[in-house]
Amino acid sequence: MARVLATGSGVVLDLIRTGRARTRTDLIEHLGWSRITLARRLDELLDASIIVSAGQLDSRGGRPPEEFVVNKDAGLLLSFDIGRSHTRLGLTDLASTVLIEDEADIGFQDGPTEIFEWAPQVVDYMLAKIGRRRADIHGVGVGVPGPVDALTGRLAAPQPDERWQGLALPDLVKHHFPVVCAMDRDVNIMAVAESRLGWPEYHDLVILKVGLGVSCALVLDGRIYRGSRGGAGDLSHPLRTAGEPRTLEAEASGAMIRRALVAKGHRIRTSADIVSLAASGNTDALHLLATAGRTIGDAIVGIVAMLNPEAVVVGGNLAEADRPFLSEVRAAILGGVPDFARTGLVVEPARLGGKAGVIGASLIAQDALFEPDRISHLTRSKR
Amino acid sequence: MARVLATGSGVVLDLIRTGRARTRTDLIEHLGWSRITLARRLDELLDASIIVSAGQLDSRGGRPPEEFVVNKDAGLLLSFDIGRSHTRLGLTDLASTVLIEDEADIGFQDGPTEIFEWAPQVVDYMLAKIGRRRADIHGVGVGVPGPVDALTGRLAAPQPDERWQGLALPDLVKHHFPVVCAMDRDVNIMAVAESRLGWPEYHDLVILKVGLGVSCALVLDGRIYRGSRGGAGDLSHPLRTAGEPRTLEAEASGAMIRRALVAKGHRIRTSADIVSLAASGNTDALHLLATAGRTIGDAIVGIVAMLNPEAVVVGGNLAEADRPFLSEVRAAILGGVPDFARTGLVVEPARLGGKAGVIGASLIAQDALFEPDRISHLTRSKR
DNA sequence: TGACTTTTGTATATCTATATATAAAAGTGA
DNA sequence: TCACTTTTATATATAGATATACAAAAGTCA
Repeated sequence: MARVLATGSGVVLDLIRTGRARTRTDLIEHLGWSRITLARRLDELLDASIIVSAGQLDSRGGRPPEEFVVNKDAGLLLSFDIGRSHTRLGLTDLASTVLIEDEADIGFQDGPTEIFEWAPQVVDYMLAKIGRRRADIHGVGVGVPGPVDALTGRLAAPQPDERWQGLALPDLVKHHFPVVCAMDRDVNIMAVAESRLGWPEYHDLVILKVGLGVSCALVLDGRIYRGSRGGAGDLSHPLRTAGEPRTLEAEASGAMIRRALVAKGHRIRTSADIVSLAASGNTDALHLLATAGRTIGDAIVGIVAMLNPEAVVVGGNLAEADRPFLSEVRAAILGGVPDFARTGLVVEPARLGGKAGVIGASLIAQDALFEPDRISHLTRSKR
Repeated sequence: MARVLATGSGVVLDLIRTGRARTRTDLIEHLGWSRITLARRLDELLDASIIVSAGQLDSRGGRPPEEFVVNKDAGLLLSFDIGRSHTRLGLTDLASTVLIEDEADIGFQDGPTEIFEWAPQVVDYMLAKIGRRRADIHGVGVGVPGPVDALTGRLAAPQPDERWQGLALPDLVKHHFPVVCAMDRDVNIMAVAESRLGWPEYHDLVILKVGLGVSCALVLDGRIYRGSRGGAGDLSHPLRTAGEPRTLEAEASGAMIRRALVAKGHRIRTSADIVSLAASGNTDALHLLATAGRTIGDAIVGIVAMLNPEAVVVGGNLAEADRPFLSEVRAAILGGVPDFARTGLVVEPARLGGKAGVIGASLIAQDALFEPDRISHLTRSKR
């Protein structure tokens, strides 16, 4: 019985905040409503201070159009980008611009209890630094390093760590921050940020995240594809190599490179250390990065050929090593894909760099907060 | 300016013909409209004879609900399932039930001119046999063995045969049958039929079509995924085998089996001949089918692991050979996919068998004919 | 400056969808 | 048979969206 509000203010806000339409004329064009109806919905959003005018755009021969944007300063969004051993926290405005960030070597491997004892303190510290309070936080977005059941918000099985098994993380978050909370796999969150802000002109992307682990997300027809049980993008099937089958993680991840470098006496803790070592010209690191790049590229050639995306976007710390890592990934993919799929295909580093996780988490929090039906009902009841 | 008719009769018809809702109560539930509005739209469709009552369903404790269906006898749809060397034609009613079919060993390799000199004669013959006329044909659906640019309706490059290069096939069809015409790649059309009629309970499918050639389609989130330039499902990238790289077509298609059997002195023309020979117990055929099955299964393990579908559906003539062909495909996939993707996954033969092409072509013709906006405007202008 | 364009606002009449109430139709089950 | 349910129809009043017309604002361009 969910009444569909065909002309609710929520869809107007959705067009404005995603940038698909920001002037009256564009909004009318997109929505097919009458000018009067749109004006009413805009008034509702303006009255509720959800949007504000951003001034006038350049004239196109007549009166210049007025641009509307979300009232980004009306509140904050809180981002968690939880990695295996490293976590980033961020506070953004309602347009997902990062205001302040913090990070620490704590992560999934330390368990939920530890993380959620540590995180609220950091949040309070960050809030103090920008002169805001907890009550200013309107939504939370969380990225976790593993599949998530989108329906229930629980972590999908199997978790390598039983402390996380079947955990309803949003409930845990709400205990500390009682606002709307959205959650997804870390690489999916990176994909949201990259596809919406980094590559808005593209609709079909293969996203790779290569740090200590290797993971993958798919943006198909402009939307994150998750598969039947949230398992899409899984890279854990055995590689087709000579000798006994091994997974990509074992064969070509940052973790594997770290092991090899540590064995040679280098001091490596994070994937960023690997990139630094390579940048200093260390031949061991350079060689290992090149080999890993080629292995990863080879491993996803089949997917790229099959899905015919417009771009393969490589993020994560290792992607910072353009050469030799990324260049080898690129060479392997472009060299292995048939002509048809290669035409127009680019293999590029993530455009948002290391901030993609925090920004993506903020974006899904934004989506949850500004969900069209919620907004429509909100502005209706205010009248 | 495309005015969106939020409460047009087109969306009502769409729910009815796709079977998502066929009673007043169900339609109201799906649409969120008031009872009165829905009644008006139903009256419009009934007045225009686009739908008819199908009588009453069983009571659920009160007055039994009335069921509505498309007036399937109001016209015909014409289906082309053009293969490389073999083509099927079919006439269906407006609900895509096949009324009559015909086929011949003529196909893509013979060129467009030849096909469209031959086809109209067969159509007239079929029409005569069921006592209908050309004017009864309301829409045409065409399947072709190669990528199609969905926007322009042209065959996507590169075509192996220059007679088809960049050809606007719908224009050619309209010259003979001046009605709405829809067109897609053959395996996509099979996928439409299988996913909508064969596997309506599933949303994510990998569809394989194995005859003389091997091709693949993807149904993701319930929709055909085509890739950035219609190239999704391409299987032409080199296999990762020992020795020099070869494509799946060269390694494990019906064409390859035919070559091998012909070399051994068997008389094989079509992929159906291969299956017959195997059914008669011929060990050469059985062995070749088993090997091909395993090779194909191995080749798509990566895709299946990556996309996490609910089913892999295998169609085309070779799929008729459950054993040893299909069983080997199944064994290779289920054996190669990691635990997470294997859970709940089935590898099954196409449920519509050889009719999938003709039915699928009819379905996309139906989609074009009953496109919501067209219908809405149609019933409006009639008042 | 003055003619023109595009954008925006406002008021009125009209159209459309909905809510509400009442009732009838057509079944089930005691 | 009778009370009950679900489904369907109809009428009236109300709410909401649109069309239309007119006007003003704010720019461009000759």
